[in-house]
Amino acid sequence: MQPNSALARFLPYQLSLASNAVSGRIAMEYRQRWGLSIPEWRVMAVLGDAGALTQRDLTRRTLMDKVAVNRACKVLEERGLAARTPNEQDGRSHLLDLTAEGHAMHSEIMPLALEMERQLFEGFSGDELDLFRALLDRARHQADGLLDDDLSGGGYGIK
Amino acid sequence: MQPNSALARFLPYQLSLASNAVSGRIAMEYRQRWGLSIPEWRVMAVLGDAGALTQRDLTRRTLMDKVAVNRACKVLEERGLAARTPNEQDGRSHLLDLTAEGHAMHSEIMPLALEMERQLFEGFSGDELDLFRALLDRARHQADGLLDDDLSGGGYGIK
DNA sequence: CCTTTGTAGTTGCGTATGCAACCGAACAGC
DNA sequence: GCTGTTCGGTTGCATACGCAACTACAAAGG
Repeated sequence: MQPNSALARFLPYQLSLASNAVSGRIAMEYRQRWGLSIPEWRVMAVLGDAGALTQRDLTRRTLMDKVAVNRACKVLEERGLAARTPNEQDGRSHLLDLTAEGHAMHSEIMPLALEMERQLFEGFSGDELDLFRALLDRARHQADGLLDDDLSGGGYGIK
Repeated sequence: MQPNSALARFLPYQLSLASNAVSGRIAMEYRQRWGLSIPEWRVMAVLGDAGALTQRDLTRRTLMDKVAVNRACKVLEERGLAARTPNEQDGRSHLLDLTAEGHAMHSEIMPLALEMERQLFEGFSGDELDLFRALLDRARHQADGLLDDDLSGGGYGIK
């Protein structure tokens, strides 16, 4: 690809390339080593961190679609990595938690995650990574928040 | 979502959130205004920039899958935004180029793209955006280049 | 109570994506 | 100039994803 083409300099495009490469890489590691998808890994990470939660809690904490959470939970349960217990307070939901086997896997998984993160971004200072986080956050919130009005009638020939 | 959970601080996750939000936002604008998907928009951007190209050229310049390029080209042709002419030098391929209508759309599309990019990242200096690009590039190349060997046997309990 | 409204979880379906197999044209070696 | 190999493009298929519709339960209001 031409390194200086307009497309190659377009930040949303560079963001997409980087995200796809990083996610693809991590997905491959988890699939090969433990047969976990990224949604499944995210659910395990949160459960290992926070303990028993409902699916609703998990969707809030992971920002994933409730369907994605449901499917990940179903797989984890079938594999014996998590178990559902009825929720005394609310018969609609159940509480999910890691089994002993799930905890064992969790304790292998998290160090690898942190090690991959370190390798992906090694060579940059803490300040630089903080700025990186700030930029990612800003782009995300701008993207969520921009209204159509903000971009219409700006004088570049769009009726 | 808990802002300080381990998952929320995990950079690959933040990268994925930002990329999804930005791509989703841009995809929505292009779909609503012109009925273009992101692959279609990318092909138009490159064709408008570089002139007639083969699909093979387009896959190299956009880093998209050749199937994605093919499908985008097919749609653009059906909509009369691009046209294929036989390639004199090589009968296997054809040359794609924007039609007059395609050029007209291209001249509306590109300013909107640049305006969206500006709004998404306004409030950051040129230096900060350069660092952002550098970090995205580094993460991408590290992700593409890391070998399994780099992560195995590192002493965090993985057989 | 019974009805209405809201919420957690599940399922079905349409869309997007990408790989792998395939087809036809070009090119290399004999 | 025939044969085997490579390459551009296309199609089929299998998977991932998310919305919308649906079920089961809960809470509020009369």
